[in-house]
Amino acid sequence: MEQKTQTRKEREREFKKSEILDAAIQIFAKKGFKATTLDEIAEKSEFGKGTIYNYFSSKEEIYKEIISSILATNRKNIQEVDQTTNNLYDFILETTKRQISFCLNNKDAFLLLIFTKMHHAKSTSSEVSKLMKNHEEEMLKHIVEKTEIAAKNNEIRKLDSEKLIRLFKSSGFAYIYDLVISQNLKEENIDDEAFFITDILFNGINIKGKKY
Amino acid sequence: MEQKTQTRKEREREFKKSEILDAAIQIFAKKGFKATTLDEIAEKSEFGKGTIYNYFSSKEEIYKEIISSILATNRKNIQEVDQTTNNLYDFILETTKRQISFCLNNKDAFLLLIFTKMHHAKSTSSEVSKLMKNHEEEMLKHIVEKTEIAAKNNEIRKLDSEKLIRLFKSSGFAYIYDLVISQNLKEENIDDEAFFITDILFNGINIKGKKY
Amino acid sequence: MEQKTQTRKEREREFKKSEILDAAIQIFAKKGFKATTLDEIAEKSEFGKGTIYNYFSSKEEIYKEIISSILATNRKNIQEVDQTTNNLYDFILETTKRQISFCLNNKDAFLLLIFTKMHHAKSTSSEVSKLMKNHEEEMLKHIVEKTEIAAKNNEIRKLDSEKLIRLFKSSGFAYIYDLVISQNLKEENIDDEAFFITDILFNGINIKGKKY
Amino acid sequence: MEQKTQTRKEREREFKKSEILDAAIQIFAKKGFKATTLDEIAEKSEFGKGTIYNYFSSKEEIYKEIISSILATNRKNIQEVDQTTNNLYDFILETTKRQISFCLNNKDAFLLLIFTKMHHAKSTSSEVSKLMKNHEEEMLKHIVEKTEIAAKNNEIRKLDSEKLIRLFKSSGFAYIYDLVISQNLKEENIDDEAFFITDILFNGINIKGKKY
DNA sequence: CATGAATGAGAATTCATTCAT
DNA sequence: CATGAATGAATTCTCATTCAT
Repeated sequence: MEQKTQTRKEREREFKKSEILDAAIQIFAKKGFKATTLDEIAEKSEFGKGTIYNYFSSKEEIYKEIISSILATNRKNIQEVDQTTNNLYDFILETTKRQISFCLNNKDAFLLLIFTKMHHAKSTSSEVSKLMKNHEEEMLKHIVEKTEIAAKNNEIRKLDSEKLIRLFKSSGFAYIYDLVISQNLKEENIDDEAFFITDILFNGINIKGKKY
Repeated sequence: MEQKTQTRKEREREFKKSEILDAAIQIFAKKGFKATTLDEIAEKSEFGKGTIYNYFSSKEEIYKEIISSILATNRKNIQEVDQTTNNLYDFILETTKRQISFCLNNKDAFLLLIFTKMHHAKSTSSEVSKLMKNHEEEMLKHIVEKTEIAAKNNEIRKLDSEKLIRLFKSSGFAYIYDLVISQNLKEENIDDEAFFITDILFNGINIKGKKY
Repeated sequence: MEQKTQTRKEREREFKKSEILDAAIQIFAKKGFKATTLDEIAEKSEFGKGTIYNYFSSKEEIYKEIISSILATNRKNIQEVDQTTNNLYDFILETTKRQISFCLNNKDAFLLLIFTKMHHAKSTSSEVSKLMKNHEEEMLKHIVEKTEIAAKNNEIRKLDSEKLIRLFKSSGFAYIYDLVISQNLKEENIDDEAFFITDILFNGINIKGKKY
Repeated sequence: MEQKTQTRKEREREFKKSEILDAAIQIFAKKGFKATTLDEIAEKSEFGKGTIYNYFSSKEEIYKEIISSILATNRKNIQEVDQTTNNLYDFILETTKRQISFCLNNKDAFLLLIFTKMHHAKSTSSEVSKLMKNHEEEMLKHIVEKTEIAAKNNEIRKLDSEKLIRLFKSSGFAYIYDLVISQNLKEENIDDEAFFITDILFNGINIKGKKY
């Protein structure tokens, strides 16, 4: 995205911006937008309060940039997985791996994203809400396509599509959330956990043959 | 809990408290704790701002009572289901029904609970955090027992118990959340939705026989 | 203007508002809008800083109400003089008396009005600017009529009307301003000073008969 | 004033200072001292913000130098007119011409001077206030002499000297102000306008012979 | 009890000034 | 000298809480 020919000044500026964003994301993730103060961001980022306003025009904008960047990463992840998998199972498995990996390395970003998703689920007023909404819709369209194909290919049961989509949107999410905040996840377990989730989603927890 | 021999005064007092809590829950659910003002609660509950302090010693306390009451309802639900079911499938199905039903009729309480769960997941400082933590632990212990028995009875596959518990804690939750905020849920669909979730949890989404 | 049947509460509220406005006007007049702080207004009015926001939504609004009220008084004065005089000389004399009297008793209001007139002369953006602009136009129309009649009645020389109007708008103003800030004006001299200004305006300073 | 043997360095420095002052005067005139920011001055003068501090020690000092220079021009004007006129009428007429001409070519300087005159009329604390005060007193003394001579020579009516002086100080001023901000003044009308003002001051607006 | 006016601690934001490059 | 990033004191405005009526 960035032009390769950045001056040293520009690179430094970008670096400092990211330092501020890194500090902010931690506090936002812990306390939420409203309860986070600029004093805290300033202190954590080790800049003066005023300095922050040389990089961002408002607290809201810091928030927006964070969310925006997380969503971009998310989108990029999905696209890459798209190009390297060709059935639903693999897509889910791979996406889940990446999701977990992202969470492991960007715990706060992930938590913040969830909070934001919830708080802005219905609202359409703020900038951030719009960002979330657009992203949500885009992802939705993509999932719809994916599952329709999978159903057509007899990969999965024919299930109410609305329900199914809701399932995809939510499954994994909450599990991963729990995984992340439990603090027990390690890099070497990512594949394992991703497999578990995908397995349950596809095969359920019951003993095969048993019929309810 | 309440003494049976309440005076009229006491009953009136309880009633007014609940009016305030009802108002507060709606706003907390929409805006979160910090962004909710006492002016808003006062206006919505149609009491004067000062009056609220005759019933609650602080904004935090209103919040605490709300959460506390939601958790109590939750606990009671689980206990009742416990006494009327005798396998895991039925337990999950019934619990899910109640969960959905509760959400349908107490949308704000449910949303608020989720927010709170997340925000206070790690913190141990505030009163509310302690409430959440205790409740979480209690539920956990219960699920552990349930699943161990189910596994012993060959009702479900032998799965890593830690993972399984995490699964129980999270599954349904996110799905129901999505269901609730999508606004499409109706009383007559509760059984249907509960069955769907339980079915997927036990049987997965794939076509039977297909093996990954 | 006010309804006669104000409750005690309403009267008290109005009284307190006026206390704040009185304090504000003094500081605005001395320092201008931007350089006046709410802390100063709070201290001078002997209210807490927060209290002021129970009466006015912003510093700007305090300013607006002050200007608005001054302009209203001004307008009322003109109307009353209109109805009690029937030639230009008397109108000017009487208006000047009232103007001086107003200034004597509302020194700060007068100074503030002048500052505002100047600062907002061209701008059309702010609320206050609009107030000033409208008032200015209204007064202008009135003066145009007055002088046209006076010229038609041979009361004054035929002079370029645009120039004449500019003269009326400005004459007296600066003189009175100087009078006011010199602090020498006393109630008993009002008539004297008003006569002096009007006399010069009509007869000039030169010795009669002398011709330039 | 300046030493004739300036080095190139010194001349350049003076030039850059004047560039900054030119930029500053425009913004001060439009917004006032407090509302003008150094960022704006820096941008308009096309210098870095830090650079300005190589030429002036503070925002206040920029302001002071501007006012000081305007007052000096004013003083010089008066002195020149003094030496080329020998009665009050000519003095007023000529001074007015110069005043208008100055305003036409230095609109912002003129407006700023008026604002400053008013804001600092009573205050004695700031440096700028002292400058204004001294200049005011000097001008006053001069006018007193002029009018006393004119009265002695039967050039003008015997009028209360204090009143008369106040009249001189203010007359024209407000009129010219109005002229300037109305934007209608053109170079070729200067003489015309100056004559009008002087004529009214000496002869008044009424029809000769008419006696009030 | 019910009320809402009063309050000040605290939060976001601005901006003159400093200083390292 | 020229520059603009860094800074924190100052400012506007918010809101939980108190308290007199």
